[in-house]
This record gives sequence, structure tokens and C-alpha cells, in this order.
Amino acid sequence: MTAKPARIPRLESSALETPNRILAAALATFAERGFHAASLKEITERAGANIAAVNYHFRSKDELIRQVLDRFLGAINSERLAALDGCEAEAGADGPTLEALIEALIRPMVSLSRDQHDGRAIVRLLLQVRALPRGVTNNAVAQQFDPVHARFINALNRAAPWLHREEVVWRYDFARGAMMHILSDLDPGMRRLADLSPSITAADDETIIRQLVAFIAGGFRAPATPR
Amino acid sequence: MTAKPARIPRLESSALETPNRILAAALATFAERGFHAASLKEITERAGANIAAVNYHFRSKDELIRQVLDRFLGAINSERLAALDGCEAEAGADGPTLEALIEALIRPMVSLSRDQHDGRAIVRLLLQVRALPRGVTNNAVAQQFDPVHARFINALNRAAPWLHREEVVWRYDFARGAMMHILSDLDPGMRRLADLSPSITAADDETIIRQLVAFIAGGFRAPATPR
DNA sequence: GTCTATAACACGATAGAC
DNA sequence: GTCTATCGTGTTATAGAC
Repeated sequence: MTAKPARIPRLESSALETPNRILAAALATFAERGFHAASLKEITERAGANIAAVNYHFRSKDELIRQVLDRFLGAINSERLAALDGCEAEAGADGPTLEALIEALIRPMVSLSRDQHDGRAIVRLLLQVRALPRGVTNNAVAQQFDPVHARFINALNRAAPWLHREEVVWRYDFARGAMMHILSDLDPGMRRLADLSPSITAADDETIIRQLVAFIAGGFRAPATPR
Repeated sequence: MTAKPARIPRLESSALETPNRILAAALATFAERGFHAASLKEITERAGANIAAVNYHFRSKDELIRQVLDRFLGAINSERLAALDGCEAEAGADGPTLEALIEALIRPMVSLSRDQHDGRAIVRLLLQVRALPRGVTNNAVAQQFDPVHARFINALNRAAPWLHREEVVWRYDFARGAMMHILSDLDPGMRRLADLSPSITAADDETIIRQLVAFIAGGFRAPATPR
């Protein structure tokens, strides 16, 4: 048996990081063209990798999709949970206020979707998952979001004791819808629909958050529905 | 010049209605697979037409997309405008209440998206347009919706005089987001995300509308944002 | 107006050299 | 781990017979 040549520990990070570059390129391309229309050719070219690299590092295009969702959705949700932990720690025995909870829910997504390069991409991906339900994407998103939803619903249930738990779930869903909708309106590719009011198109993060919190808190404060 | 043979008025409606059957099949297929992944082959097969029929009756796939959007979005919006006319006629000199306006906005979309076969398809198409902005689809949707938005914003502005017009626009946008989001959660292909609360999944139209109206009206009644 | 046939090309996946 | 080459299949669009 011949001795193998001693393995030199890799210093060239480029090799090890090829999968990361592919993930980043895939995020951008999926967001621009959609999961289906985005081709592995374009993704690998953007990543500076060979077209066969996707099948080597990930098993298939579907696996790449799953890993993109896992990686980039995880980031927002850990921020949201950290914000929730933070406002629960600050709050007294009664728990956080409605406004504090709503802000913990929406601020990470709003600011991510605006100052980070990948932010708008993530919003588009989430909308794609809803617009074109598929097993792969539904499962990846649900796995990332379900624990977050459960914690926020519990906290909101405490902060809005005049509502039954079911009604909290309805309103929590409405809140997320309001947020996702305005974020997609503020997407430059979508501007056409927000043109009704230029002051919205030009709004900064804090204005968006203030408007969202006011509306959502008002929605939660509405009296419980009869029956 | 030789006389043309007298033209017999067409009795076989099948020939004249091929474009209609293609439009219906296209709506369903676009909703299931997305604008890009939906192939003309599948669409024409569903319509019982030949694959070349799309290029004969419509110029291209993009033209087919535009005509599908024009045709099916027009239906909802005329219903919404009719509902708005109706509640403005009933109301006194002060104009309709907030709740009446909100219901005029959401009821047509909610009930269409549930009892009609094409309803869920239209919701998915609208989400697709937001998730993957493209010139063709953006323009078609904007052209259909802009006049409706303008009228509702004016009416809501009257019914919520404690808000500046800009703030009405924000909240109008949030309202539509809440509606679209819950409708997509109730899409059977999407169930996974609404599993948090089985009572939501099983809700009927009136419950959905009642919950939406309560939340949105609460959101509009929230005090104006400082500044 | 409907059909068949085909042109012209893009895709994901993989085998095998390096 | 990276590359080239290729297989098999899918796509839109169109030309031309009926």
C-alpha cells in the first residue's frame, strides 16, 4: 500500500466556499426569474462556478431550492425570536405590550428587506412560495416559520386577552399579510402599483414600521367578533 | 371578379369558442404551474384544441397571458365597483360607513375566490404577479386595478376624516394585503401554513369576511400617526 | 380554422477525463 | 473539486397541407 501524499490543509477558501457562492447566486436568480425559470446555467455563471457544480455540491435543483430557503429564512426568524426574547425580558409581569410585540414581528423583516442586498430577494421568494404552492417549498417554509408563529401567537394572546385564541390567529395572519403586501409594493420591480402615492414609494424604514404598527395594533384592539 | 359562395352563419359554436376555451384552460394552468412553467401544449390539450391554436388566435404566449389577466380581473373589479356604487347610493349625505366600504372591497374577492371554480386561480395569479414582477403582467394588473383603487381611496378618505389622504393609502394597502394573505392561506395547496388553527381552515365565507372587516376597520380607526 | 411536422433552442442531469 | 461533452426531454413558434 503506497503512502498517500500528506494533505495540505486548504488555504484557498475559494474551493470550500463554492457552495456558498452558489447559494447566494441562486437566491438572487430565483428572486429575479422564479424557481422554475431560473436556470442552473445562469446561477453557476453568476457564482463563477462550473455548471456541473450544482449537481456535485447539491443533489439537484430541488435540493438547492430547499437549502436556499433554509439558509436565508433562518436569518430573519432568529432575529425575530431574539427581538421577542428581548421585549419579553424588558417587560414586567404582564408581558410586553401589543405594540412591542408587533414591532418585534415586523421590524426584522422590514429592515432586512430594505437595507440588505438579499432582502428584497427573500420577500419575493416568500411570495413565490404562496403564489405557486409546491411540496418542496411549502415544507421548507413551514419548517422555518411554524415555531416562530407559535411563539408570537402565544405572546399576542397574552397581550390581547379580550380575544379568543382563534381570533388572535386570524389577526396575526392579517398582520403578516399587511406587512408582506406593503413590502412587495415597495419592491422597485413592482413600483407601478404603488404609484398612487409617491410619498409611500419614498418612505424610509421607520415610517413603514410606524404605519404598520399603528394599523395592526388598531386591528388587534378592535372588539372581539360576535359568537 | 367571381362571386364568393354565400357565407352560412356559423352554427357550430365550438369553432368560435375555441379562444374562450383556451382562455379558461390557460387560467387554470397558469395558476397551477405558473406563467413560465405552464406550457402551451398542456393548455391547448386541456382546451381540446390544437397546439398551434394559441399562435393563431393569440399572437404569442405573452399576449395570451395579458388577455387572461384582462378578462378575469375585469370580473372582480366590476363587482367591486358595483358594490361601491350600491353602498354609496344607500348611504346618506355623510357617505357610507367604514365597514360598508371595507365590505364592498373584500366581499367580491373573498366569495369569488371560494365558490367559483376559477376563484382560487385568480388569487394565485395576482400573487404571481407580485412575486415575479414582469412588464406584461404588471401593466395588465395595474390597468385593471388603478381606477378601482382610486375610487376606494377617495371613499375611504371621506369615511375616515381623521386621517390624511396619504395615511388612507397606507391603510388601504394593508387592508388588501390582509385579504390576499388569508385567501392564499385558505388555498388547499397551501394548507400547510394554516394548520396552526383548524378552525380557520374550515371557516366559511361569512366568517372570513367578518374577521377581515373587524380587523381592517380597527386598523383604520387607529389614531393618525404623529407628524 | 384546424392540423402535422419540424425548426431552433434551452433545460436538468450525468458520465468520465483531469 | 472542477471541467467538457452529451443524453434525453422539454419548450415556443412557424411553415404548409387540408
